[in-house]
Amino acid sequence: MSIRVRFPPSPTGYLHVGGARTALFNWLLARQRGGVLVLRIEDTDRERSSEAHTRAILEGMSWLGLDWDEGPFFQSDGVERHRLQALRLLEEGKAYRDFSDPAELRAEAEARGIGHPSVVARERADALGIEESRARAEAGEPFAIRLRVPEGTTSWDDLVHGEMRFQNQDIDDLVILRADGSPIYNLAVVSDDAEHGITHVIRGDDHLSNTPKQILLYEALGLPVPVFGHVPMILGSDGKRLSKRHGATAVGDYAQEGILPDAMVNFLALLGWNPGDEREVMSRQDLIDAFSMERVQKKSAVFDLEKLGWLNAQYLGRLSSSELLRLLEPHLEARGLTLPEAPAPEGWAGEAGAWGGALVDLLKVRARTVVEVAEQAEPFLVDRISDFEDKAVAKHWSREPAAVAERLGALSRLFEGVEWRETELENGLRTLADELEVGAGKLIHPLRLAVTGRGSSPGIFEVLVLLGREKTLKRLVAAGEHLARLPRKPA
RNA sequence: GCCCCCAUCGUCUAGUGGCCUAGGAUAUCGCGUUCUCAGCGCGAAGACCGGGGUUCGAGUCCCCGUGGGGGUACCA
Repeated sequence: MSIRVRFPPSPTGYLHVGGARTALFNWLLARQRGGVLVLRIEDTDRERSSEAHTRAILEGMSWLGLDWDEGPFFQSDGVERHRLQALRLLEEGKAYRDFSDPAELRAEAEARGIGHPSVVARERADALGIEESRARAEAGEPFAIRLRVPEGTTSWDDLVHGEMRFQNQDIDDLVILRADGSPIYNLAVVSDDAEHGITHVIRGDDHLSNTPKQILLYEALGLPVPVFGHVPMILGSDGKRLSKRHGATAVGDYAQEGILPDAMVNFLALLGWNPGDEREVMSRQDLIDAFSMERVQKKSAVFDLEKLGWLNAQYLGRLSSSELLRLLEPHLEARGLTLPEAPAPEGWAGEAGAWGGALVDLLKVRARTVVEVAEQAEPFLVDRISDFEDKAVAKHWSREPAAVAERLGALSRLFEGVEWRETELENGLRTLADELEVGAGKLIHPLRLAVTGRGSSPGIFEVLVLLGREKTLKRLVAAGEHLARLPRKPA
């Protein structure tokens, strides 16, 4: 029989990277073993759940490329079943009614120095007796239903932690149905997982101590107990549970920052798992082939943005220019920029046939995210440079504005006549530098600042070729004006 | 408080008693390539939480401690 796994997010927020990683592990397992991934929305917390969140979660899954085979199901659709199962346990004597007020119960437990209120609840139920209990219920008195946890021990063989064993005396009689008739999480999960025929429950290890309770429920209900595997949680850089204050935690945030889904998937897979060899950059298929629960880490992992960035750069660099162009478009649009429909400069190396392709070929090796590509593309796409980077101005212009202006003037004259190709431009510039008896850098750096507004860019001659003669000359004029306004500092 | 989980470079990790003078990646630093940035190449620095055992031999097994995390809800 093939395996059936599930991913059950609650729609109380966006798809969190921790949730995404859990989803990924389930997905990898399902895909590797020809199994089924069931998606279930755990929306029983009506207060905090919303349809918008459900949509966001589904979008997040799709963005990551994690498809599911069944669902989405909604937990709320099962409440009748949950209720009947709780009632059945009551009938069978495996659960009992709790008529107490929770606060009052807690107070008594505390006053008597009893570890857990459920001890008092059970005591009262036993004192009441079955007949009396039923009578009060029939009289309309509200009650919660608690599972009567039997004596003994509860154990299972966890896929990542191995043999796990809990003393039942440490497990309290948990409420499974509230006084208002709504089911409690642990019951709902067990009921739904059984309903969906889940064979392997792969989830965060924050559920480790829920597991014995759930196993007890499976057993009480006479349902087959699935295999459990508890994967480590993802922590923030301070070692605390990953949360909003660590920055972006929703996968949608990363989509927006220009992280590639393949990179995200690769990164997430490597958080708490590794293939056992030294591979790091792995395709989806690589991951599917190599994944195994035995190699899942027990230790929680810190979400390291730097490494995500590096991995993303790996994927970015492997993108064809047309793919990157397609991804870049919305980010350019967000900046009010558009790519000109022009052919690549003549003789341009690389696969790019279009000017835009030539541009991104230059930028992708220098960027870690698509957003960074957009950011670096800006000087090439604006009409004129309005901002000159302060640091670069201080370094390349302000020290000797007059001399710089003169050199830029000389460059202008050169550029008017030279053939507009990389080698010719470079030869011309270097010859000019010799004539002026300065190092080439004395021309290149002020020139870069003039044409890009920045202290760094791709190679200056490639930049010039892409920019074209006309724009270059205009920018040199504008730079000259800017230079004229700079204060002349005494030497 | 009680129950449970976890513990190798800053971070992700390899490591299942001798292959470990602890390997890789990332991040950091240096050198090289060079017009800057990035990239690339080379190199440096950087860890077995502490203490007891077991063993001829322990990062690896056991115990205790410490630290971190989770649970302990009529939350999910």
